[in-house]
Amino acid sequence: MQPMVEKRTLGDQVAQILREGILTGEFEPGQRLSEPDLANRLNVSLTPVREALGTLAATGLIVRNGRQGTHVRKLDVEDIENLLAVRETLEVLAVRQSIPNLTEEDDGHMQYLVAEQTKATERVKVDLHSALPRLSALNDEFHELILARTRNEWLINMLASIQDLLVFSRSRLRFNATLERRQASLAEHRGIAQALVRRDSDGAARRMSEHVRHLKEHVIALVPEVQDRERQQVGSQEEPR
Amino acid sequence: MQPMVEKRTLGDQVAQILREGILTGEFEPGQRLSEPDLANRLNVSLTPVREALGTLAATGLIVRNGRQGTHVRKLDVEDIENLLAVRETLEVLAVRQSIPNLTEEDDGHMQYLVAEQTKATERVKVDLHSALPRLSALNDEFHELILARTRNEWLINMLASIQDLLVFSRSRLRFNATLERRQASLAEHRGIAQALVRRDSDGAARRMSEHVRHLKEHVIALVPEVQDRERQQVGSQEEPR
DNA sequence: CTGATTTATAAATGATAAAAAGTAAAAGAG
DNA sequence: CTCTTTTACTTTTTATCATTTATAAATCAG
Repeated sequence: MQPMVEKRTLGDQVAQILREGILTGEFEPGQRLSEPDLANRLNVSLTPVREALGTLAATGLIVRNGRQGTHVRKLDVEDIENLLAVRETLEVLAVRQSIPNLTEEDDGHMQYLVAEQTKATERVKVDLHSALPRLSALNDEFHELILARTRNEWLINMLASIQDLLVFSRSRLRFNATLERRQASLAEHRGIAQALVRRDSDGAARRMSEHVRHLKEHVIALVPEVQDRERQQVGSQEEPR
Repeated sequence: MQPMVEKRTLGDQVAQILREGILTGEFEPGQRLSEPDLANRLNVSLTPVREALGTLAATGLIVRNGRQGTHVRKLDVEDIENLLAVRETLEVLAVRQSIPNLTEEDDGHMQYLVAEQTKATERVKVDLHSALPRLSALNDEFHELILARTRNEWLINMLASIQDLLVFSRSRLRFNATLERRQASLAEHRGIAQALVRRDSDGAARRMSEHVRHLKEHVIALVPEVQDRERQQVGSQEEPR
């Protein structure tokens, strides 16, 4: 009963570990990823590490510069804005392509997700610690449900890789949605779900477009705040007397 | 006198060779790509071949199925339709994002390209052999100019990989635009260019959307014809007596 | 004496070759 | 004819080698 052979190749496993490490912030942006170092830490040879770095470089999470080494990607505000612009247009395409494939079961699932998100958004006020991950998971599941119904493999892959890059930047920017943003996001999800249940393609597309655009504006608006915070840290050192 | 050290890594060179080989139809869809075989043919070791296969798999040109080997991707009608749907929405985003960065020099360049395309489209009637590649190059340059002006690295990369997959399918389907399609394409390019010169974002977006959608419909309509042709070939082998 | 430039050494990546593990196909036995 | 076993071929991993780059030290010039 031991088989349970690892279907995935070693390189894929390493890629997954590295991806999670980058996403959780264990590896910081700009940090150099030494191949022998990683090979030692993971107790594997150089080749699977190389393989993993190759696949991660393909999605853009890391950059390989020949013999100058490979580094974790640094995403600046412009990158995030560009990525979210692409995500907006692709998510709009997703809702449009999903509609012909939606079933009544999907309708129920979407309404369930919105209902759960409503509860979780309320619960955030009293039990932030447990409600926040729940909220994040519900949000992901909502978008992934729509995405899966497109049956467009290429669209699914592209949005998945974009999402990787964005949660990466989110963890780095210590992005936390405000209460207002959370409630707005809930309302927008509800609007999208209602339009989808109505099979209202244009309405769902417009709402999804606004949804992602609002998210973008919120994230972008947060970035200078982060810069301010860092500037204050620097300022505290050279405090004016 | 051979300094001219190859900056690019061997793996990248192999990837480029393989990509061109697939795009030109030297390697047919579904064909198995044996790593030792490729290594022998290119006089390199297994590692760069492996590296190249990894990067090509990331863009979707080939599929790697564990120890079952790696094969050239087979694109069916659904794939082409899905890819062109994604391309449509991304090209629309491209025109919108390019407008703020367009210069008067770009206006002149676009008008030059359209003028050249007009001449080439006329010349196709008398000198098809030389005008056809020219037409293809002009078409590519037109889209690439707009794309470059977006200054959106992510958008550029995604559209480039999609374009790879599409010219691949185009060569495989022996896709040849009809005369009507070529003239329509020229008119559409002219309309897009005029809207861009006017800095008319909505107009350019609408025209680009229609442009790619028309291309999609034209390509899709051609596919059954290809299937018929193949059916005839099979029929000639098992000829009824 | 200080600063810059060059050289040498060390470390990391790129590549090769060889071994290890697994899959599919073919051959042989029941 | 079918099931099992073996064989041959494939990818995957490990280990080794070579090439390049970066860093540091030493020497020379100012």
